[in-house]
Formats: sequence, C-alpha cells, structure tokens
Amino acid sequence: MTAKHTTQNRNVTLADVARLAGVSAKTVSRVINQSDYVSAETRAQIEKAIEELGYRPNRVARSLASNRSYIIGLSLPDVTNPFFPEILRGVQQEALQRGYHVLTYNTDLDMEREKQGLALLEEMRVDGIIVCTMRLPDDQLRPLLQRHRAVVLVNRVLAGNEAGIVRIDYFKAMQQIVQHLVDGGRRKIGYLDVSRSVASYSSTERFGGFQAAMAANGLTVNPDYIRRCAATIEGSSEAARDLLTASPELDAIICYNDVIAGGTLEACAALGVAVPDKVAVTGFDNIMFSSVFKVALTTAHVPRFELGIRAAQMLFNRIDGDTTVREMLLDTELFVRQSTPH
Amino acid sequence: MTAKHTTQNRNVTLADVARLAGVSAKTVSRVINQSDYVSAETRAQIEKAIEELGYRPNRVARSLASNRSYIIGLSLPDVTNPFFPEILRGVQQEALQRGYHVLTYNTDLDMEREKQGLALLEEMRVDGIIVCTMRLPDDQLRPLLQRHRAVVLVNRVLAGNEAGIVRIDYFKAMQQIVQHLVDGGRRKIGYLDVSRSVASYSSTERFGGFQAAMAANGLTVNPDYIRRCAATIEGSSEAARDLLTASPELDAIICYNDVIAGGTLEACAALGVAVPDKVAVTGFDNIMFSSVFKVALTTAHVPRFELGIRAAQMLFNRIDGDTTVREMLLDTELFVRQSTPH
DNA sequence: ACACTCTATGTCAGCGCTGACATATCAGAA
DNA sequence: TTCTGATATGTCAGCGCTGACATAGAGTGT
Repeated sequence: MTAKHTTQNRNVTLADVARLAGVSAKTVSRVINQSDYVSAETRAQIEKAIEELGYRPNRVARSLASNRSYIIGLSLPDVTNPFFPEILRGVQQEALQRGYHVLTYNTDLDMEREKQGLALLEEMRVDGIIVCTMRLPDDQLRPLLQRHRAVVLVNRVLAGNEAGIVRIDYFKAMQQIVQHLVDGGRRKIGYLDVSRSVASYSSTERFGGFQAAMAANGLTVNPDYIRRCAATIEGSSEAARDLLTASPELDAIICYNDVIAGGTLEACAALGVAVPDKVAVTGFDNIMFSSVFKVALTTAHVPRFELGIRAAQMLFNRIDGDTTVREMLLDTELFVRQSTPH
Repeated sequence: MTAKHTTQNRNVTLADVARLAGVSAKTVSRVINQSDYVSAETRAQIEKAIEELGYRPNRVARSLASNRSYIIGLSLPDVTNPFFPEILRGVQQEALQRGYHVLTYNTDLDMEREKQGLALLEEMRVDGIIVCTMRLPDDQLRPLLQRHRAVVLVNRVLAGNEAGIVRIDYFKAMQQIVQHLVDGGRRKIGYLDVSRSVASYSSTERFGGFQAAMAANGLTVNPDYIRRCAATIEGSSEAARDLLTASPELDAIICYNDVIAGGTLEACAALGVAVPDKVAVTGFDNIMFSSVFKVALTTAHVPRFELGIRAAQMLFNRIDGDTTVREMLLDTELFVRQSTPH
C-alpha cells in the first residue's frame, strides 16, 4: 500500500526521510544524488521511506549548498516568432540528455526585459545561459554576461572569449538568394527589411549579403527599393503595398524573413500582382508555414533545431570548463518553391 | 567613477555589502526588499556599497530562507505551436506587473516530460504554476498539482478546487463554425481531427460541438468523413488528400485547428479542388498566419493573450489565498475569410 | 599478521539569506 | 515627567541541503 500524501507533504525534508529510514541525512543525500557508496539494503530502505513520505528534494536548498543547479537558462527575444521555439527544442533535447533542465525567459523584444532576464537568471544561479538577444549593445551586454558561469550567444557576435558563439551564415545565404533571383532573370530587386532600432546581427548580415551579391552581379541597390517594417503580417503587408505601388517596375522582392514575406504575398494578391510571373518573392528562415502561404515560398532554411543542439553542447563544454571552441558557423539551405522562377 | 566589477563578484554577499556600508546584514536585507524602515542616509550608504561591489542578491538563498520565490512556472505542451506563445505573453505581462517572473517549461507533448516539468517546478519551490497540459490523465495529474502552492489549469477541466480553471468555450465555437457552413449551404461536412492518444479537453470539446451542431441541423456525422492526423502541415496535408480522394462528394472540411487547415488547403490546391467553391475549409485558433494561407482561412479566433492574463490573475489570487473563483470561461469570435462561402 | 584499499556510513559546519525578537531613539500624548 | 507608538537597527537561529572530513569493517596482497 502506497502512503497517502495529500496536502501536508510540502515540508517533508531529508531529515524526515533519514529518521524514518533510520540513517543519517547524509546517506539519504547520497541516495538521491546517486553518488558515493550506499549498500543495496540501505538504499532500498531509504527509497521506501521516500516513497512513503512522498518526499521530493528541495532544489533551492540543494543549489544553495552545492552551488550547482543543473538548470540552464535560455533567453529568447520573442517566442511568438516561429523562429525561436525550434531552438528551444534543440537546447532542451540536449539538456535533458545530460540531466539538465531548461528554463526559458522571453524578453518580448524589449531591452529592459533582456537585462531583467539576464539578471534573474544570474540571481537564480543557473549553471549557464544561452542568449538569443539582439537588442542590447555590446557594452551593456558584456558586463551582464561576465557575471555568468558560462554563456553561449546565438546569432550574435561579441569580441573576446567570454561567450561561445553559434551562428548561421546569413551573409552567404542571402547571397544565394540574390543569385537565384538573378539566375532567374530578375534585375529590379527590392528589399523589405525588418525595422531595427539597433542593428542586429541577423539584419546586418542578411542585408550585407544582399548588397554584396547585388554588387557582384553588377546591379545597383536602389534606395527606393528598400523598405522597413515590423516583422508582422500587417506591418509587412502594408509596407509591401507601398513599395509595389511606388515602384511597379520591381520584378523581385527579397524579404528579411518569412513573416514579412507572408505579408508581401498578401499584398501582391491584394494588388493583383502575379507571383512569381510579375514579381518574385523570397523569404528567410523556412518557418513551418512558409510552404502553405498564398504562394509556396522560396526561402533559406535555417537549421534551428540543430542550432539549439550545438548551442547547448557548447554551453555544457563551457560549464565543464572547456572554452576551446569559441565559435561555430552553420549553413543554411535554399528551398526553392513557387514564389520564384526556376 | 563606478567600480569595475569584472570577474570575481560572483561571491559578493549580503555580508560583504553590510561590512562595507558599516551596517548589519539585516539592514541590507531591508534595503533590497524595500520592506521595513530604513533611514534615507543608511539606504544611500547601502546602495552605494551595493553598486560598488556589484552585488546581486542570491535568489536561491532568499527563496530558501523566506519560502517564497516570486517566480511562477508555466508549463506548455508545445511552444512550436503558435497557439501557446501568446498565452505566455499574457501571463508574463501580468506577472511582471506584480513583481513576479515567469519561467517556462516546454513538455514537447510528452507525458513523461509533463511529469518532469511539474516535478521540477515543485522542486524549485515556485510560488505557483499555470499548466496547459493535455496528456496527463486526471488521476496522474491531481497528485502532482496538490503538491503546489497554487495552480491554474488552462483549457482543461478537473473536478474539485485544487486548481483554478481558465478555459475557452470550444464547444460553442465549433457550433458556430458548423452553423456558418450550414448557412452557407454545405451539407456533406468532413472533420479533420488531431490524433490523440489521450482525449484532451480541446479535442473532445471541439468535436463535441461539431457533433451537437450537426445533429441540431438534422445532419448525420458520417464516420467516413472523419480523419485524424498529426497537427503538422505534412500530416494534415496527407490526411486531407486521403479524405478528399476517398470522398470527393464532400463540400466542407472542418479542421481541428489552423495548422491542420493549412495542410488541408495545400491538399486542395494540389488536387485542384477549389476553395471555397467546391469545398469550404475552416480552421480554429486564428494563428498569426491563417490570413496568409493559400486561401485566407475562416477560423475561430481564440483570445490567447487574454487567456494568459486571466490565468495569471487567477493564479495570483490563489497564491494570496483567495480561491473563490474556480473557473472562468472565455468566448471565441468567428473570423470569416475566403475559405468559406459567405 | 600487517599495511592497504575499498566499501559504507556518520558528524558537522555553513551555503546566503530572512523571520522572530530584542533594543534603542525620538516625537508627541497624557 | 512618563508613557506610547512610530522609526530605525541589530542579534541570532535556521531554511534544507551538501562538502570536507572522520570512522570503521571487510577484503587483498605479502
């Protein structure tokens, strides 16, 4: 018969278990940590007592005493953006395999919240953090990171070796997109960028790749062909409408990401602009829905799940004191669908 | 000149601050907790010391000593599903306003992980949890919840008052959808459900509403018109293809959610089935992308952000010992777009 | 028989903080 | 003047656990 542990087992402690099992607290500790030698009988005894009392170790106390939490923090800018949840899944898979748990903090694209999040994670004394944070400038980010035991940055560069870095080669990916469009005969290429208060790695790299590839093909980047908008369907739809109305001669629009491309496709549909016959549209990221947009979207697939796994691996190395690997660069893959000529 | 706190301030403690400020540790504690009386001078003194040493309170110790963490846990089944991140945002907004932080645990639709998550949150002694958990059966869920100080369940019912409940009236929403289709002249209505190992609140309510509305309109639910699939674009696309091939006479397909509707629209496009002329398609949830699907989707808008806010409010009431409100029911709104006749 | 190692368990301080309680000063009320 | 209550600060145990260290029996090799 299992004991009935209804309400009042909140305060069952190691000592209670020890008392019931007739051993010292330390021995119980050994059992729950599976460290050190414990005889089979004693272990059984203790496990019985744990079960009977409905005991659950107190991580808070454990963490305080041992200075180890076996929890890593993950700071995400915007869970609402389908880009990030996949990263979380990768991180989590790797973490669970190593006996760690992942706690996620959502900063909602707010600089203050980013700071708060890093501070909270520090105050919680997590063993390490993975940060996907674009807003905070270097000089504000660095001191916050230094206070952590181990840090990995995702898609962001930072001089020095305080943090490991895992990033995607956005520059090359965007070059590929441009090349694909040029190969398809497009010349008047617009660019729908994300609005940015602070330049982020993603936006600068992607735009940089665009510029470089245009130049390499002898094409000029017409400032009139460039617009910025919020990374939402509504925002991008409006911006695309604007752009297409102002410059009806455009034969391609490159979008910063798939969400913006979604809005752009919607604008094209509303204006009766044929995609890709009149205007080609490209996205970036390859989110789950990009294949079921109005027109199936050509986009750069970003290996987000793997990104998460790599980031976690790097973090665990750093937690274990191995900081030899500073940086890791992952490649994208161009997914050609119906929104571009091929 | 601000002090340079580079590497070794990890171990700055209350006592260090107290020493530097020439006061007792308790007084410093009073300052950082903003509780009790502290004279303006002393406070200034202490704040200076805190700044100088780069002190940051240790939540772990705080939590252990006070038995309060000012952190609430949020258990989500699948952050990858655009349904959930919005809930998180609502919860977080409410929590931050009250000086709490939110830590998210993703269970990846896995029962074991759900248990692990609830256990972790318990071991961390969070002040309360909000659970969006469908897999765990009542008898397994209940004992896990009882161990928590305060619990709110989202879109799940559970007898008793151990947990507050915030849910959406899915039943009614689905009735509205059916009625809308029937009013539009559709009679041969299929249903693409999510596969379910265990019946969840969402799937039973939605399907129940479907059945009820069909009956109310004197229509029979043809078992051949019902399919189940994974809630992914690929899975639903395949299932829809199957369904449409097997039963070409269908004039409407109701989908469990927007993701499945996305796959269905894709299948229709691939098979050359006109939407909505030949077949009407409906979704559920109104995720961000449902308006830019192949055909703009008619769907039931679920107020997810508000759901998060309400759940958090209820949780804080319960944390404060007020469990009078047991349940809260929110309504949806039908968004009619191009995928149905109107 | 002796030294040594492996196994098994216990003792105790202390991680960094706060709660309960004590103490002290000072302004205004009685 | 004495009492009262608000203000301001300190003392100290202890939250639940683990790390460092101690202890002791049993097996092993010589």
